Amino acid sequence: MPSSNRRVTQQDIARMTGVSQTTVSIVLNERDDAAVRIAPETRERVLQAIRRTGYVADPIARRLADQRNRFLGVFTYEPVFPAGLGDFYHPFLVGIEECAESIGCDLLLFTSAPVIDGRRRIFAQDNRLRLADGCILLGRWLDPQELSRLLAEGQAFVSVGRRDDAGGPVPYVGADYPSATAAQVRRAAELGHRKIAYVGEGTGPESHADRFRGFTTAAAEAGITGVRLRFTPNVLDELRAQGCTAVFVEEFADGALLAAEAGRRGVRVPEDLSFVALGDPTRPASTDLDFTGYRIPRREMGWQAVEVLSSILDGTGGETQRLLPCEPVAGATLAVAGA
Amino acid sequence: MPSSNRRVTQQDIARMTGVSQTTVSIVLNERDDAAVRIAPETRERVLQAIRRTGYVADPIARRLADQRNRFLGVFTYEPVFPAGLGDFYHPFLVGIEECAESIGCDLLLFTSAPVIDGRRRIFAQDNRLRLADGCILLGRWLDPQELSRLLAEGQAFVSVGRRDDAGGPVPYVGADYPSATAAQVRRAAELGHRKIAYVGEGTGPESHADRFRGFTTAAAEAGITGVRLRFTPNVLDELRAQGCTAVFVEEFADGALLAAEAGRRGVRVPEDLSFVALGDPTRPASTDLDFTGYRIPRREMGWQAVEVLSSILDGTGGETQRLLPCEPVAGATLAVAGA
DNA sequence: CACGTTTGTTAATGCGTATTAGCGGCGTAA
DNA sequence: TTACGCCGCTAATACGCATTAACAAACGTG
Repeated sequence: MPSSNRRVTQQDIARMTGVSQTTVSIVLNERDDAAVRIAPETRERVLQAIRRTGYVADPIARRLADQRNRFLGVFTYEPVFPAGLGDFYHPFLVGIEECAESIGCDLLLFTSAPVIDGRRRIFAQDNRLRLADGCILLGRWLDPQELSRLLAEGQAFVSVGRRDDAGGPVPYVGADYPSATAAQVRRAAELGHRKIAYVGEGTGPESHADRFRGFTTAAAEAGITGVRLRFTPNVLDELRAQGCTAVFVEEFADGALLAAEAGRRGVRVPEDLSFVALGDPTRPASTDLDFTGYRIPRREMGWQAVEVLSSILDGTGGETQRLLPCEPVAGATLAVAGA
Repeated sequence: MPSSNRRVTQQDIARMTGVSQTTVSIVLNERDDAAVRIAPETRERVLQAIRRTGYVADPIARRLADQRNRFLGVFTYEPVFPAGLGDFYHPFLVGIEECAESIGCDLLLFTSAPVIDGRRRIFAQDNRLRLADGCILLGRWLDPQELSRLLAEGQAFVSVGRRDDAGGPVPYVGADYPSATAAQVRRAAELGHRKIAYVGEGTGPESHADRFRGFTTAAAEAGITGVRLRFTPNVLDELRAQGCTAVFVEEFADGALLAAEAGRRGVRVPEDLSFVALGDPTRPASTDLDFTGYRIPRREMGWQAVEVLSSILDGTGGETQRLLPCEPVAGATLAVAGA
């Protein structure tokens, strides 16, 4: 047993058995093509030497040769290992990990991305994203400039969450907020609500704009009135003053706060005021209400993002922009108007 | 902007700037030795091209040539991003991430390790651990065979959690369960407990065996009786029948269940029965009791594991087996016996 | 017997990087 | 003028593997 300090290489095996390194490689990879083949006895001799030495191909050299690292990068604008238990991003990561595992890729975490001007940057000193074959981008908001540079440089990447064009179509796997929101608006209209409010920004990140678009369109189609209000200390007063009977909150946590405030003021939920939460909490929220709304298919989004990335890397064509449906949650905060 | 599909290489940069690949490599690695040097203006030209293209050295090639790529691998026997549960492993990962960042390394998660017979395997087809300079192994139980093979192959790795020898001493950073447990036993003895119980396996993973060892030794030294019981549906009856006044639970969650059961039966905690939790919950546990026990220094363990790994890689000698003290938690479930 | 064909193996090459030896050109001292 | 050293850079090579083109030998076939 040659127990030198060096690793055993194919060359070593070759010398032992009196064949060439090429032969060893072929035996190892079980290439039985018509093009190249090895006599059974030679093969056996090589295999024995391999077994005797416990040789295993060096994965590094192997990957250098086939031009692929089998790393997928994960860039997130928040810490990679989330602090809170109920972290919003966690399910995405679970999906990403599961799919990566299924296609035999490892995950490279860019935890060292520098924070400049209050947010993480992709392009700072050197572009670490290039370390991986391709990357998953995770975060509520991605800088359009950075996106367009990624596109221009021909980087393989997929965004989790829909993104507007940035000098070209951005590959993404997003949630279908417009449809999901519209469905809730229609439901409210069926329950007799005639004036409803959207509380939130309705602009900025695509996910906000999409919700608001679905809200506006559906309200118009249903022939009811939809207004938008910012989440401010006195937004409840405004809502009541304007005669809104249902409120659609962009942020779950805001909804929880608002509902709690309503309770304190003697406004009954949902009898006096209905609530619809447009998605899962992105920050910790405590409430004992069972909010009506919908769930973002986070795990599925993570999974499919890796799928899309993989297809891009393989050169397999296919749709690089996917919108996934949200699952409606019946809940108990949407009732007949003025019940 | 040459947006071919191929990765940009040092050769590309070299051609762009009219220098050799060697020069690019030298500039990149900031080699200012007397041996080889580059004129400031040439250097600047190269750097500009690098910035323009966003070039980053291929980690795989680098590792092949240099034997290093500044990646630390993280291998876990459970999913890295645990689905649903209250994440026992999270603090370890935070520590690992922090220390890795501080020494300028990226983390590579081996999500591609295949699951065979219900658990992840290190050695399956090819051993990807070698893709990183060294690895952190995380999990309650590590297969001794795999460990001994890692040792035999001279892999650089560190286990989070103490491990028995596996054909040689295993580098680890563990928690000092024996001491922490013994301290609690002594405290119980001081409070007048004469017969105490250890509920759990007390065997299997080193962390369990260590707890039980500390329990047994300390009980003997204190001159009190210690018995071991499995966590079964009627373990509470047994405890009471045997006249135990304090119970030391291996698993926090079991303790929570047990205490709840006690409450339902009218057994007061801690007046009639004291509880000591030997470590943090490894699975979700809900209780409104403030358990007496100790905390596992998880984040610190993660941090130090990276530290030890780093010293191994540097060839800097030093202790490769570290036991960290657990922090005692006073809590409110350990009282005077028969109070 | 000249000429394809199949079979088993190998030499050569490329993957992208780091390192080492060395090469011209220039300046300075002998 | 020669000798020597220094500066700025490059050619060559290694790392371990996979792949391709090619080659020698054996084997028909006409």
